[in-house]
Amino acid sequence: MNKPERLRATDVAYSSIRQGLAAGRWPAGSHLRETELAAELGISRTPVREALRKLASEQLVQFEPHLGARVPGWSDRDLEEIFALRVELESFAAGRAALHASPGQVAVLRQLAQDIEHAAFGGAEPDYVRITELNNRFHRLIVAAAGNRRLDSLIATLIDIPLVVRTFARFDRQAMARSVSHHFDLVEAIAGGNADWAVAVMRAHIHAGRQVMLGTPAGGSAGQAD
Amino acid sequence: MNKPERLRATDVAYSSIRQGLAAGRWPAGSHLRETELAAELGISRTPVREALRKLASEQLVQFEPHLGARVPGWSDRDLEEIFALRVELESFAAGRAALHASPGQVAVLRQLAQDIEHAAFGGAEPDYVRITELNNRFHRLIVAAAGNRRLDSLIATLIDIPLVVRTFARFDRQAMARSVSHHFDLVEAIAGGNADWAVAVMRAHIHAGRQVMLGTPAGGSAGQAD
DNA sequence: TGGGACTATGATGTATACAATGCCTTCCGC
DNA sequence: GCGGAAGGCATTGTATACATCATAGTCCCA
Repeated sequence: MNKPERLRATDVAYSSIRQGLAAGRWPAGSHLRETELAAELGISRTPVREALRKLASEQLVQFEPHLGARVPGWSDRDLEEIFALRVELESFAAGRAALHASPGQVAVLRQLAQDIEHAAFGGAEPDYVRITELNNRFHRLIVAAAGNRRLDSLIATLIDIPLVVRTFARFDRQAMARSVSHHFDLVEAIAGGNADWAVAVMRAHIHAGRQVMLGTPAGGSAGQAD
Repeated sequence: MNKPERLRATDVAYSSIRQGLAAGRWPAGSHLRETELAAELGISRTPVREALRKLASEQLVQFEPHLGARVPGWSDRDLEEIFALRVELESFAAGRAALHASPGQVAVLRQLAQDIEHAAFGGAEPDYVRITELNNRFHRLIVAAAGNRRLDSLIATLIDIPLVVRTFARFDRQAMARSVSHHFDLVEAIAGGNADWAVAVMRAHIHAGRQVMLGTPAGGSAGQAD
């Protein structure tokens, strides 16, 4: 019955390297050598190469001809650019989700919001790993509920990247509480079909996240994403 | 100083296939066989394969494991999704460009707007190929002037795709004239550093383009929150 | 005659060998 | 001692051989 679910070496390499990147396994600027990775994973260079090219297309590694893949360093400017795009794309997604989300999706969103709250405040210490994963699912579900299939691939990498270098551990108790309440606001706005509300909340939510991650004010002339 | 710029087989394959797609060489649903393309281009499967994967990451071909690459059919829904994203991303870009564009960039934009006008109305017949290319450069330059490097890669594929299946030949004389005037509006808004104006013009410009390409009113789901 | 399994075929997935490129060291000349 | 050029070495780019999978056609059996 249960077929071996043979997975391709390319996928193994891709998820393995991606996970390593997310875990900060290689310092910024590291040279990811195809031979090394292949040997480590017990496969040949070919699938490793494909995985690296795919990661490069998502800008998770930098690629230069004849030089190979390097781990990019995430500057404040990079993060500013990413947050600026997230403000636009995710607020758009939230607005569309308010119009198109199914009752089932809304129910899952509400459950996720509750789970995030529990992971943040249910124990003595926030479970940052779980928060990250749940938050990720929450945002991705809103994007999915927007019903614009192309939006998924555009946003996918933008959501993950900031958390590679800046984690939820940067959120103090108050910032975390505000973030949690944003999620409940979003659920209500989407459940009520109020696109304008959903857009506004999401814009505010991403801006707040940016503030925590980057610290500097976004409005000033100096810290702008440009 | 100008080095021979040796081009890799991968790049040859990529641009060749991409060009073929843009020219409508293969009908929607066609199976792009690696062996065939390799033989035709006089290279091996390896670089062809890499090129196809890259095109797949841009969603210019569809990829399924063990089945290979297929030419996607562009449904009205696809185009709707693309235009919806262009409205968001390019208007954002226009606003940023108004704040950050250099005088040189503004000058080039103005020249491009004039060139487009000339290509459209300078001769007996509009030069659609030239219009397409100039229009492309105009929009890309605005994106570049926005100063958000990540925006480039996000928008790149969105600008090209609609023109694969729907060309400027769909613009009648009046629609073309309006499009041309939008371009001049954009130049003025950006030259004057008026971000709000630039955003508004670009939103209107993309919506107008959508109307020509798709014909149907953008109502219903598109009545989204802005 | 219909249906299911098997096999033939051709495609993609992977491994490996070879070519080309870039970098670094070393050696020569000054 | 310094500068530059040449060559070796490590790495990526490409080609090719082999493995695996999907599909279609055929044959056998009920």
